[in-house]
Amino acid sequence: MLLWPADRPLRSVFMGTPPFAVPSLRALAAETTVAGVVSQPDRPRGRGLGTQPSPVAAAALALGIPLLRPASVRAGATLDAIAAWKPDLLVVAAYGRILPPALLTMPVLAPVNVHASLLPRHRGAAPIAAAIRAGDAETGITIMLMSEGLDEGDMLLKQTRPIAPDDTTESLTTALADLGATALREALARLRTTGLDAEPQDSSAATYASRLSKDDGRIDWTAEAAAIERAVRAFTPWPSAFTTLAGRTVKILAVRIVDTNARGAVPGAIRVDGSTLTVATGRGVLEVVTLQAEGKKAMAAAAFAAGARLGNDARFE
RNA sequence: CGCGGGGUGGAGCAGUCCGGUAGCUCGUCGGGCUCAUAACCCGAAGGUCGGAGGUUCAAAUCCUCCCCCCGCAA
Repeated sequence: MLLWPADRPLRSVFMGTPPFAVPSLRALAAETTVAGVVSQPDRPRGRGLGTQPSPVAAAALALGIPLLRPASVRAGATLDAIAAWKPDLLVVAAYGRILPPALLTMPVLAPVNVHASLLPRHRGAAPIAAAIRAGDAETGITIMLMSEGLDEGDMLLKQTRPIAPDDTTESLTTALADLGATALREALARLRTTGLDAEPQDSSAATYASRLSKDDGRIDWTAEAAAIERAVRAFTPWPSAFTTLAGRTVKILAVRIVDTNARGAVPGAIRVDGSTLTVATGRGVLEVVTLQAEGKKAMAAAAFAAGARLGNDARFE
């Protein structure tokens, strides 16, 4: 049972990096005294060169909270600096690094994680995309205690969110970022009233969602249409599902299943019929709704077909 | 100064290297065919070729500068 006296101030330290973590930081700042924020170092991004602060770093600066952007969270100097904030509670949301034991034992009360899946399902770095790709009917947020194992700690609170047929990692990430903040507030409130029970995870039911890479986005046209359709949504907006046409990269941004069983056609074979562009898969047929060619903006597949001068034997590789 | 592609009627493209009639697919409008149609046939409208200079008898096309969009990489 985790409990903190209602009349005793709660000092927290927050660690996070991407947009997903920002609402949680705000929630934490509203419920506790955030002594400091730790985020990943500014990285070069965008065309040209410019480095930019992470969304969490930017939010911390805007809130006027002390900010640390260490290259390593294992370095002694980093640990000392965080320890100097004397945290009662450590809250982590998509920080992006495995945290050392010395950090997990630092807070007086506990190290807590805001994880974007219903644990023990989809432990790891890309739980939202994994849930879509797996075709799960629902996902959610788990507020959990951090242990040395990857997302293996005891669970404190869960909130669910159904996955809609048209949900993408983008739309779900936005929704779960808010749900994460809501769940965190709920957990903090209970922490100071009824207390929170820690429920162990059933590790036999665990699945792992490894970090996505650029290459994961390449479409395997020999797969089933339904699986490809889920992958397209899972990889939106990053890394984007893509394929090649005559050697050139084409991002496939949105597809629709028009047949779940058809076989026989060469996987990847393109057919333009009126204003629809369909592609054969290992099993079933997909209509491409939106795509994007190199150096071009995203466009409707019909527009692409009108100007692409596709031959009868055109096919995505 | 990280690498690269692109801005041409409403949409998507060709034409630019080798200056000299604005092209293609789709859409729109009118007409025809048809039980009907996103199909097919005939016809029409619609463009300062991103912007500003320059070279030239002549610039979408060559030169200079600027604006905007996007891919890679993170």
